[in-house]
Amino acid sequence: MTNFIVPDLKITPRPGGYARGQDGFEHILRSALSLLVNHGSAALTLRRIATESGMNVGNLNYYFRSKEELIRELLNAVISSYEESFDEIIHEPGASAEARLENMVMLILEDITTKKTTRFFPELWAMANHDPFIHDRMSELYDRARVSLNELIAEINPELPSDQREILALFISGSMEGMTVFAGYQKPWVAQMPILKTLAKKSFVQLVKSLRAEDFTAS
Amino acid sequence: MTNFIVPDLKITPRPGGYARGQDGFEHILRSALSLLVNHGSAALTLRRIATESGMNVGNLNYYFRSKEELIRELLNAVISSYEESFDEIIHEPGASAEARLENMVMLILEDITTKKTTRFFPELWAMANHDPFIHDRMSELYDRARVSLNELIAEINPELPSDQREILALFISGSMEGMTVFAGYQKPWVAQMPILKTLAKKSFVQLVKSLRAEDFTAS
DNA sequence: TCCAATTTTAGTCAAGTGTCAAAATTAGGG
DNA sequence: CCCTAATTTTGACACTTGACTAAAATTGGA
Repeated sequence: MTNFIVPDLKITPRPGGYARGQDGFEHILRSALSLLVNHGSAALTLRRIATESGMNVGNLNYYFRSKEELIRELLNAVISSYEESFDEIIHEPGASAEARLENMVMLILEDITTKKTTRFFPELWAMANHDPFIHDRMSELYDRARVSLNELIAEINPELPSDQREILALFISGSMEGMTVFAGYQKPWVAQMPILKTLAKKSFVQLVKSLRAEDFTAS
Repeated sequence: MTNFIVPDLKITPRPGGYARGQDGFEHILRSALSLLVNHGSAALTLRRIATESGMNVGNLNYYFRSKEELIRELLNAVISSYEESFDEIIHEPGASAEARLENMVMLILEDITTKKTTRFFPELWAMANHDPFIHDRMSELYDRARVSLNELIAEINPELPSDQREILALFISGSMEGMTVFAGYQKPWVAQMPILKTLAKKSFVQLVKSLRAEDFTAS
Protein backbone atom coordinates (compact mmCIF):
# COMPACT_ATOMS: atom_id res chain seq x y z
CA MET A 1 0.00 0.00 0.00
CA THR A 2 1.65 3.18 -1.19
CA ASN A 3 0.84 6.69 -0.19
CA PHE A 4 0.19 9.03 -3.08
CA ILE A 5 0.94 12.24 -1.23
CA VAL A 6 4.22 14.08 -1.60
CA PRO A 7 5.07 16.10 1.53
CA ASP A 8 5.61 19.82 0.88
CA LEU A 9 9.11 19.93 2.30
CA LYS A 10 11.79 17.50 3.33
CA ILE A 11 14.29 19.25 5.53
CA THR A 12 17.56 17.68 6.55
CA PRO A 13 18.17 18.49 10.24
CA ARG A 14 20.91 21.04 10.79
CA PRO A 15 23.65 20.08 13.22
CA GLY A 16 23.69 21.78 16.63
CA GLY A 17 21.22 24.40 17.71
CA TYR A 18 18.03 24.33 19.71
CA ALA A 19 14.76 22.75 18.64
CA ARG A 20 13.39 26.25 18.25
CA GLY A 21 16.00 26.98 15.64
CA GLN A 22 14.96 23.94 13.63
CA ASP A 23 11.35 25.10 13.77
CA GLY A 24 12.27 28.63 12.77
CA PHE A 25 14.17 27.37 9.77
CA GLU A 26 11.29 25.23 8.59
CA HIS A 27 8.73 27.91 9.39
CA ILE A 28 10.53 30.42 7.20
CA LEU A 29 10.66 28.02 4.28
CA ARG A 30 6.97 27.24 4.66
CA SER A 31 6.16 30.93 4.67
CA ALA A 32 8.21 31.52 1.55
CA LEU A 33 6.49 28.61 -0.17
CA SER A 34 3.10 29.86 0.84
CA LEU A 35 3.90 33.32 -0.48
CA LEU A 36 5.08 31.97 -3.79
CA VAL A 37 1.99 29.79 -4.09
CA ASN A 38 -0.53 32.44 -3.11
CA HIS A 39 1.00 35.58 -4.56
CA GLY A 40 3.64 34.60 -7.10
CA SER A 41 7.35 35.19 -7.35
CA ALA A 42 6.97 38.96 -7.30
CA ALA A 43 5.81 38.63 -3.70
CA LEU A 44 8.87 36.69 -2.66
CA THR A 45 10.71 39.47 -0.83
CA LEU A 46 12.45 39.26 2.50
CA ARG A 47 10.03 41.73 4.01
CA ARG A 48 6.98 39.76 3.02
CA ILE A 49 8.51 36.46 4.08
CA ALA A 50 9.23 38.00 7.47
CA THR A 51 5.68 39.29 7.85
CA GLU A 52 4.22 35.99 6.67
CA SER A 53 6.23 34.05 9.22
CA GLY A 54 5.56 36.52 12.04
CA MET A 55 9.26 37.18 12.30
CA ASN A 56 11.52 40.11 11.84
CA VAL A 57 13.48 40.82 8.69
CA GLY A 58 16.73 40.69 10.58
CA ASN A 59 16.00 37.20 11.78
CA LEU A 60 15.81 35.86 8.26
CA ASN A 61 19.36 36.95 7.86
CA TYR A 62 20.32 34.92 10.86
CA TYR A 63 19.05 31.75 9.20
CA PHE A 64 20.02 32.58 5.64
CA ARG A 65 22.99 34.64 4.63
CA SER A 66 21.11 36.00 1.64
CA LYS A 67 17.83 35.82 -0.17
CA GLU A 68 19.43 33.60 -2.76
CA GLU A 69 20.44 31.10 -0.11
CA LEU A 70 16.90 31.04 1.21
CA ILE A 71 15.54 30.23 -2.22
CA ARG A 72 18.14 27.54 -2.70
CA GLU A 73 17.15 25.88 0.56
CA LEU A 74 13.49 26.10 -0.31
CA LEU A 75 14.03 24.45 -3.65
CA ASN A 76 16.15 21.73 -2.10
CA ALA A 77 13.51 20.98 0.51
CA VAL A 78 10.73 20.73 -2.06
CA ILE A 79 12.69 18.66 -4.52
CA SER A 80 14.13 16.28 -1.94
CA SER A 81 10.62 15.34 -0.99
CA TYR A 82 9.82 14.33 -4.55
CA GLU A 83 12.98 12.35 -4.92
CA GLU A 84 12.14 10.36 -1.83
CA SER A 85 8.59 9.69 -3.03
CA PHE A 86 9.78 8.50 -6.42
CA ASP A 87 12.20 6.06 -4.86
CA GLU A 88 9.52 4.60 -2.62
CA ILE A 89 7.09 4.08 -5.48
CA ILE A 90 9.37 2.38 -7.94
CA HIS A 91 10.93 0.12 -5.35
CA GLU A 92 7.68 -1.05 -3.84
CA PRO A 93 8.27 -4.71 -3.00
CA GLY A 94 5.99 -7.33 -4.47
CA ALA A 95 4.43 -5.13 -7.12
CA SER A 96 4.76 -5.83 -10.83
CA ALA A 97 6.57 -3.35 -13.04
CA GLU A 98 3.31 -2.46 -14.73
CA ALA A 99 1.63 -1.79 -11.40
CA ARG A 100 4.52 0.36 -10.26
CA LEU A 101 4.38 2.35 -13.49
CA GLU A 102 0.70 2.95 -12.91
CA ASN A 103 1.42 4.03 -9.35
CA MET A 104 4.02 6.47 -10.57
CA VAL A 105 1.47 7.95 -12.96
CA MET A 106 -1.06 8.15 -10.15
CA LEU A 107 1.41 9.81 -7.81
CA ILE A 108 2.35 12.50 -10.30
CA LEU A 109 -1.15 13.24 -11.57
CA GLU A 110 -2.48 13.27 -8.03
CA ASP A 111 0.24 15.65 -6.95
CA ILE A 112 -0.52 17.97 -9.85
CA THR A 113 -3.95 18.70 -8.42
CA THR A 114 -2.55 20.10 -5.18
CA LYS A 115 -2.43 23.83 -4.75
CA LYS A 116 1.27 23.73 -4.02
CA THR A 117 2.21 22.00 -7.24
CA THR A 118 -0.23 23.77 -9.53
CA ARG A 119 1.08 27.14 -8.42
CA PHE A 120 4.68 26.46 -7.50
CA PHE A 121 5.87 24.60 -10.55
CA PRO A 122 4.86 27.13 -13.18
CA GLU A 123 6.72 29.71 -11.12
CA LEU A 124 9.76 27.46 -11.15
CA TRP A 125 9.56 26.85 -14.89
CA ALA A 126 9.52 30.58 -15.46
CA MET A 127 12.32 31.23 -12.99
CA ALA A 128 14.45 28.44 -14.43
CA ASN A 129 14.65 30.32 -17.70
CA HIS A 130 16.61 33.12 -16.08
CA ASP A 131 18.20 31.58 -13.01
CA PRO A 132 20.95 28.98 -13.55
CA PHE A 133 20.66 27.49 -10.08
CA ILE A 134 16.94 26.90 -10.38
CA HIS A 135 17.45 25.55 -13.87
CA ASP A 136 20.01 23.02 -12.71
CA ARG A 137 18.09 21.89 -9.64
CA MET A 138 14.93 21.40 -11.71
CA SER A 139 16.87 19.41 -14.27
CA GLU A 140 18.07 17.13 -11.50
CA LEU A 141 14.53 16.55 -10.31
CA TYR A 142 13.25 15.67 -13.75
CA ASP A 143 16.27 13.53 -14.49
CA ARG A 144 15.46 11.53 -11.40
CA ALA A 145 11.82 11.15 -12.43
CA ARG A 146 12.85 9.92 -15.84
CA VAL A 147 15.40 7.48 -14.48
CA SER A 148 12.62 5.98 -12.38
CA LEU A 149 10.28 5.71 -15.34
CA ASN A 150 13.09 4.32 -17.41
CA GLU A 151 13.70 1.45 -15.01
CA LEU A 152 10.07 0.44 -15.19
CA ILE A 153 9.93 0.71 -18.97
CA ALA A 154 12.98 -1.55 -19.20
CA GLU A 155 11.23 -4.17 -17.12
CA ILE A 156 8.02 -4.00 -19.10
CA ASN A 157 9.53 -3.88 -22.57
CA PRO A 158 13.11 -5.18 -22.42
CA GLU A 159 13.39 -5.27 -26.21
CA LEU A 160 13.49 -1.50 -26.45
CA PRO A 161 16.98 0.01 -26.81
CA SER A 162 18.15 2.26 -24.01
CA ASP A 163 18.07 5.54 -25.92
CA GLN A 164 14.54 4.90 -27.08
CA ARG A 165 13.44 4.09 -23.57
CA GLU A 166 14.77 7.45 -22.51
CA ILE A 167 12.75 9.30 -25.10
CA LEU A 168 9.68 7.36 -24.14
CA ALA A 169 10.22 8.27 -20.49
CA LEU A 170 10.59 11.89 -21.53
CA PHE A 171 7.38 11.75 -23.51
CA ILE A 172 5.46 10.27 -20.60
CA SER A 173 6.92 12.62 -18.04
CA GLY A 174 6.30 15.67 -20.22
CA SER A 175 2.75 14.61 -21.00
CA MET A 176 1.94 14.50 -17.32
CA GLU A 177 3.56 17.82 -16.48
CA GLY A 178 1.49 19.45 -19.19
CA MET A 179 -1.70 18.62 -17.31
CA THR A 180 -0.71 21.07 -14.56
CA VAL A 181 -1.99 24.03 -16.50
CA PHE A 182 -5.31 22.45 -17.38
CA ALA A 183 -6.29 20.07 -14.63
CA GLY A 184 -4.38 21.43 -11.66
CA TYR A 185 -5.81 22.97 -8.51
CA GLN A 186 -8.90 25.06 -9.29
CA LYS A 187 -8.29 24.65 -13.02
CA PRO A 188 -11.30 24.12 -15.29
CA TRP A 189 -10.62 20.42 -15.76
CA VAL A 190 -9.74 19.25 -12.25
CA ALA A 191 -13.04 17.46 -12.01
CA GLN A 192 -12.00 15.27 -14.95
CA MET A 193 -8.71 14.28 -13.37
CA PRO A 194 -9.94 10.77 -12.44
CA ILE A 195 -10.76 10.09 -16.09
CA LEU A 196 -7.49 11.64 -17.18
CA LYS A 197 -5.66 9.29 -14.83
CA THR A 198 -7.38 6.31 -16.37
CA LEU A 199 -6.67 7.57 -19.85
CA ALA A 200 -3.05 8.29 -19.02
CA LYS A 201 -2.44 4.91 -17.44
CA LYS A 202 -3.98 3.04 -20.33
CA SER A 203 -2.30 5.14 -22.95
CA PHE A 204 1.16 4.98 -21.38
CA VAL A 205 1.10 1.30 -20.53
CA GLN A 206 -0.10 0.48 -24.02
CA LEU A 207 2.58 2.68 -25.50
CA VAL A 208 5.33 1.08 -23.44
CA LYS A 209 4.16 -2.42 -24.24
CA SER A 210 3.52 -2.00 -27.93
CA LEU A 211 6.41 0.17 -29.00
CA ARG A 212 9.04 -1.34 -31.29
CA ALA A 213 12.39 0.09 -32.26
CA GLU A 214 11.12 0.85 -35.77
CA ASP A 215 8.45 3.18 -34.44
CA PHE A 216 11.10 5.75 -33.74
CA THR A 217 11.94 6.17 -37.39
CA ALA A 218 10.66 9.47 -38.72
CA SER A 219 7.76 9.10 -41.13
CA MET B 1 1.16 23.19 -48.23
CA THR B 2 0.86 24.67 -44.79
CA ASN B 3 3.28 26.88 -43.01
CA PHE B 4 4.30 25.66 -39.56
CA ILE B 5 5.40 29.00 -38.24
CA VAL B 6 3.23 31.07 -35.95
CA PRO B 7 4.00 34.80 -36.28
CA ASP B 8 5.00 36.48 -33.01
CA LEU B 9 2.26 39.10 -33.10
CA LYS B 10 -0.92 39.74 -34.99
CA ILE B 11 -1.92 43.35 -34.58
CA THR B 12 -5.26 44.68 -35.71
CA PRO B 13 -4.69 48.10 -37.35
CA ARG B 14 -5.86 51.00 -35.25
CA PRO B 15 -8.20 53.49 -36.95
CA GLY B 16 -6.77 56.91 -37.95
CA GLY B 17 -3.26 57.99 -37.18
CA TYR B 18 -0.04 58.04 -39.17
CA ALA B 19 1.94 55.03 -40.32
CA ARG B 20 4.55 55.96 -37.74
CA GLY B 21 2.00 55.55 -35.00
CA GLN B 22 1.20 52.04 -36.17
CA ASP B 23 4.90 51.21 -36.17
CA GLY B 24 5.39 52.69 -32.74
CA PHE B 25 2.56 50.63 -31.34
CA GLU B 26 3.93 47.42 -32.77
CA HIS B 27 7.49 48.30 -31.84
CA ILE B 28 6.55 48.76 -28.21
CA LEU B 29 4.79 45.41 -28.08
CA ARG B 30 7.77 43.71 -29.69
CA SER B 31 10.09 45.28 -27.14
CA ALA B 32 7.88 44.18 -24.27
CA LEU B 33 7.78 40.66 -25.67
CA SER B 34 11.52 40.59 -26.12
CA LEU B 35 12.04 41.77 -22.55
CA LEU B 36 9.74 39.14 -21.17
CA VAL B 37 11.44 36.46 -23.22
CA ASN B 38 15.00 37.47 -22.43
CA HIS B 39 14.72 38.70 -18.86
CA GLY B 40 11.46 37.46 -17.38
CA SER B 41 8.40 39.17 -16.02
CA ALA B 42 10.36 41.01 -13.35
CA ALA B 43 12.00 42.99 -16.14
CA LEU B 44 8.70 44.09 -17.60
CA THR B 45 8.70 47.67 -16.36
CA LEU B 46 7.70 50.73 -18.36
CA ARG B 47 11.18 52.16 -18.10
CA ARG B 48 12.85 49.06 -19.46
CA ILE B 49 10.31 48.75 -22.23
CA ALA B 50 11.02 52.36 -23.13
CA THR B 51 14.78 51.80 -23.18
CA GLU B 52 14.39 48.58 -25.15
CA SER B 53 12.31 50.32 -27.80
CA GLY B 54 14.53 53.39 -27.93
CA MET B 55 11.64 55.54 -26.81
CA ASN B 56 10.83 57.69 -23.89
CA VAL B 57 8.82 56.57 -20.89
CA GLY B 58 6.23 59.26 -21.44
CA ASN B 59 5.58 58.05 -24.94
CA LEU B 60 4.45 54.66 -23.73
CA ASN B 61 1.73 56.49 -21.91
CA TYR B 62 0.62 58.04 -25.17
CA TYR B 63 0.04 54.61 -26.70
CA PHE B 64 -1.22 52.83 -23.61
CA ARG B 65 -3.15 54.46 -20.82
CA SER B 66 -1.54 52.14 -18.30
CA LYS B 67 0.91 49.30 -17.96
CA GLU B 68 -1.97 46.92 -17.58
CA GLU B 69 -3.39 47.98 -20.93
CA LEU B 70 -0.03 47.42 -22.56
CA ILE B 71 0.12 43.87 -21.24
CA ARG B 72 -3.43 43.22 -22.36
CA GLU B 73 -2.62 44.35 -25.89
CA LEU B 74 0.53 42.25 -25.95
CA LEU B 75 -1.35 39.16 -24.91
CA ASN B 76 -4.06 39.80 -27.47
CA ALA B 77 -1.53 40.20 -30.24
CA VAL B 78 0.29 36.99 -29.37
CA ILE B 79 -2.84 34.92 -28.91
CA SER B 80 -4.60 36.22 -32.03
CA SER B 81 -1.72 34.93 -34.06
CA TYR B 82 -2.17 31.42 -32.70
CA GLU B 83 -5.89 31.47 -33.26
CA GLU B 84 -5.37 32.37 -36.88
CA SER B 85 -2.78 29.62 -37.35
CA PHE B 86 -5.04 27.00 -35.81
CA ASP B 87 -7.89 27.93 -38.12
CA GLU B 88 -5.70 27.69 -41.18
CA ILE B 89 -4.38 24.26 -40.27
CA ILE B 90 -7.61 22.53 -39.45
CA HIS B 91 -9.42 23.94 -42.46
CA GLU B 92 -6.76 23.06 -44.97
CA PRO B 93 -8.67 22.02 -48.09
CA GLY B 94 -8.11 18.59 -49.57
CA ALA B 95 -6.32 17.11 -46.57
CA SER B 96 -7.69 14.15 -44.63
CA ALA B 97 -8.68 14.56 -41.01
CA GLU B 98 -5.76 12.38 -39.96
CA ALA B 99 -3.32 14.48 -41.97
CA ARG B 100 -4.69 17.69 -40.48
CA LEU B 101 -4.39 16.27 -36.97
CA GLU B 102 -0.78 15.42 -37.69
CA ASN B 103 -0.22 18.93 -39.01
CA MET B 104 -1.71 20.40 -35.89
CA VAL B 105 0.68 18.32 -33.79
CA MET B 106 3.56 19.41 -35.97
CA LEU B 107 2.60 23.07 -35.72
CA ILE B 108 2.40 23.02 -31.94
CA LEU B 109 5.53 20.97 -31.32
CA GLU B 110 7.46 23.03 -33.84
CA ASP B 111 6.31 26.24 -32.21
CA ILE B 112 7.36 24.96 -28.80
CA THR B 113 10.99 24.94 -29.87
CA THR B 114 11.04 28.65 -30.62
CA LYS B 115 12.62 30.97 -28.11
CA LYS B 116 9.48 33.05 -27.88
CA THR B 117 7.24 30.16 -26.91
CA THR B 118 9.67 28.35 -24.64
CA ARG B 119 10.20 31.47 -22.59
CA PHE B 120 6.93 33.36 -22.91
CA PHE B 121 4.44 30.64 -22.09
CA PRO B 122 5.87 29.57 -18.75
CA GLU B 123 5.77 33.24 -17.76
CA LEU B 124 2.13 33.35 -18.77
CA TRP B 125 1.27 30.17 -16.90
CA ALA B 126 2.77 31.67 -13.77
CA MET B 127 1.10 35.05 -14.28
CA ALA B 128 -2.26 33.43 -15.00
CA ASN B 129 -2.31 32.06 -11.47
CA HIS B 130 -2.51 35.56 -10.02
CA ASP B 131 -3.93 37.72 -12.79
CA PRO B 132 -7.56 37.14 -13.80
CA PHE B 133 -7.23 38.82 -17.18
CA ILE B 134 -4.28 36.69 -18.21
CA HIS B 135 -6.03 33.63 -16.86
CA ASP B 136 -9.13 34.26 -18.95
CA ARG B 137 -7.27 35.13 -22.13
CA MET B 138 -5.13 32.01 -21.83
CA SER B 139 -8.22 29.89 -21.26
CA GLU B 140 -9.69 31.27 -24.47
CA LEU B 141 -6.58 30.33 -26.39
CA TYR B 142 -6.53 26.78 -25.11
CA ASP B 143 -10.28 26.40 -25.60
CA ARG B 144 -9.76 27.33 -29.21
CA ALA B 145 -6.95 24.81 -29.60
CA ARG B 146 -9.09 22.06 -28.11
CA VAL B 147 -12.10 22.90 -30.24
CA SER B 148 -9.86 22.49 -33.27
CA LEU B 149 -8.53 19.16 -32.08
CA ASN B 150 -12.02 18.10 -31.20
CA GLU B 151 -13.30 18.65 -34.74
CA LEU B 152 -10.56 16.46 -36.11
CA ILE B 153 -11.11 13.73 -33.53
CA ALA B 154 -14.80 13.68 -34.41
CA GLU B 155 -13.95 13.12 -38.07
CA ILE B 156 -11.47 10.37 -37.33
CA ASN B 157 -13.46 8.51 -34.70
CA PRO B 158 -17.15 9.45 -35.01
CA GLU B 159 -18.22 6.72 -32.60
CA LEU B 160 -16.73 8.54 -29.64
CA PRO B 161 -19.24 10.56 -27.57
CA SER B 162 -18.74 14.31 -27.46
CA ASP B 163 -17.65 14.56 -23.82
CA GLN B 164 -15.04 11.87 -24.27
CA ARG B 165 -13.70 13.59 -27.37
CA GLU B 166 -13.22 16.69 -25.26
CA ILE B 167 -11.20 14.86 -22.67
CA LEU B 168 -9.12 13.25 -25.36
CA ALA B 169 -8.46 16.65 -26.91
CA LEU B 170 -7.44 17.91 -23.50
CA PHE B 171 -5.08 15.01 -22.99
CA ILE B 172 -3.43 15.58 -26.36
CA SER B 173 -3.17 19.32 -25.94
CA GLY B 174 -1.78 19.02 -22.44
CA SER B 175 0.73 16.38 -23.45
CA MET B 176 2.17 18.69 -26.05
CA GLU B 177 2.34 21.73 -23.80
CA GLY B 178 4.29 19.69 -21.30
CA MET B 179 7.13 19.28 -23.78
CA THR B 180 7.88 23.00 -23.52
CA VAL B 181 9.87 22.56 -20.34
CA PHE B 182 11.93 19.67 -21.66
CA ALA B 183 12.34 20.05 -25.39
CA GLY B 184 11.87 23.77 -25.87
CA TYR B 185 14.45 26.29 -27.03
CA GLN B 186 17.89 25.48 -25.63
CA LYS B 187 16.41 22.76 -23.43
CA PRO B 188 18.34 19.51 -22.99
CA TRP B 189 16.06 17.53 -25.30
CA VAL B 190 15.52 19.91 -28.23
CA ALA B 191 17.69 17.73 -30.39
CA GLN B 192 15.24 14.87 -29.91
CA MET B 193 12.24 16.93 -30.98
CA PRO B 194 12.04 15.27 -34.40
CA ILE B 195 11.71 11.88 -32.74
CA LEU B 196 9.26 13.27 -30.22
CA LYS B 197 7.14 14.57 -33.07
CA THR B 198 7.05 11.15 -34.66
CA LEU B 199 6.24 9.54 -31.36
CA ALA B 200 3.53 12.08 -30.60
CA LYS B 201 1.89 11.76 -33.99
CA LYS B 202 1.83 7.97 -33.84
CA SER B 203 0.71 7.86 -30.26
CA PHE B 204 -2.07 10.42 -30.66
CA VAL B 205 -3.41 9.11 -33.94
CA GLN B 206 -3.42 5.61 -32.58
CA LEU B 207 -5.16 6.79 -29.43
CA VAL B 208 -7.84 8.64 -31.35
CA LYS B 209 -8.47 5.74 -33.68
CA SER B 210 -8.50 2.95 -31.15
CA LEU B 211 -10.33 4.52 -28.24
CA ARG B 212 -13.77 3.15 -27.35
CA ALA B 213 -16.31 4.59 -24.96
CA GLU B 214 -15.59 1.83 -22.43
CA ASP B 215 -11.96 2.92 -22.11
CA PHE B 216 -13.07 5.90 -20.09
CA THR B 217 -14.38 3.78 -17.29
CA ALA B 218 -12.15 3.98 -14.24
CA SER B 219 -10.25 0.80 -13.54
C1' DT C 1 24.02 30.26 36.33
C1' DC C 2 25.96 31.31 32.19
C1' DC C 3 26.87 31.00 27.42
C1' DA C 4 25.40 30.10 23.04
C1' DA C 5 21.31 30.31 20.22
C1' DT C 6 17.67 33.08 18.77
C1' DT C 7 15.07 37.44 18.15
C1' DT C 8 14.25 42.36 17.97
C1' DT C 9 15.30 47.10 17.05
C1' DA C 10 16.23 50.46 14.14
C1' DG C 11 18.08 51.68 10.86
C1' DT C 12 21.30 52.47 5.92
C1' DC C 13 21.41 53.26 1.34
C1' DA C 14 20.00 52.83 -3.08
C1' DA C 15 17.06 51.98 -6.73
C1' DG C 16 12.97 51.77 -8.67
C1' DT C 17 7.78 52.30 -9.42
C1' DG C 18 3.69 54.03 -12.50
C1' DT C 19 1.86 58.25 -13.97
C1' DC C 20 1.35 62.88 -15.75
C1' DA C 21 1.29 67.90 -17.78
C1' DA C 22 3.20 70.68 -20.89
C1' DA C 23 6.32 71.81 -24.29
C1' DA C 24 8.70 70.46 -28.59
C1' DT C 25 8.77 68.15 -32.82
C1' DT C 26 7.11 65.88 -36.87
C1' DA C 27 3.92 64.02 -40.59
C1' DG C 28 1.16 64.58 -44.35
C1' DG C 29 -3.60 66.09 -46.30
C1' DG C 30 -5.17 70.41 -48.26
C1' DC D 1 4.09 75.18 -48.20
C1' DC D 2 1.14 75.52 -44.16
C1' DC D 3 -1.31 74.17 -40.56
C1' DT D 4 -3.31 70.99 -37.60
C1' DA D 5 -3.36 66.71 -35.57
C1' DA D 6 -0.27 62.98 -34.39
C1' DT D 7 3.75 61.79 -32.14
C1' DT D 8 7.75 62.45 -29.04
C1' DT D 9 10.48 64.51 -25.42
C1' DT D 10 11.27 66.71 -21.06
C1' DG D 11 11.31 66.68 -16.45
C1' DA D 12 9.28 65.97 -12.79
C1' DC D 13 5.96 64.00 -8.75
C1' DA D 14 5.18 61.21 -5.06
C1' DC D 15 5.85 57.15 -3.20
C1' DT D 16 7.23 52.26 -2.40
C1' DT D 17 10.38 48.92 -2.10
C1' DG D 18 14.48 46.42 -2.33
C1' DA D 19 18.41 43.60 0.28
C1' DC D 20 21.06 43.85 3.99
C1' DT D 21 23.40 44.97 8.76
C1' DA D 22 25.21 46.09 13.56
C1' DA D 23 24.23 46.00 18.04
C1' DA D 24 21.30 45.26 21.73
C1' DA D 25 17.83 42.30 23.96
C1' DT D 26 15.93 37.95 25.05
C1' DT D 27 15.62 33.09 25.60
C1' DG D 28 16.90 27.96 26.11
C1' DG D 29 19.03 24.38 28.26
C1' DA D 30 23.40 21.87 29.94
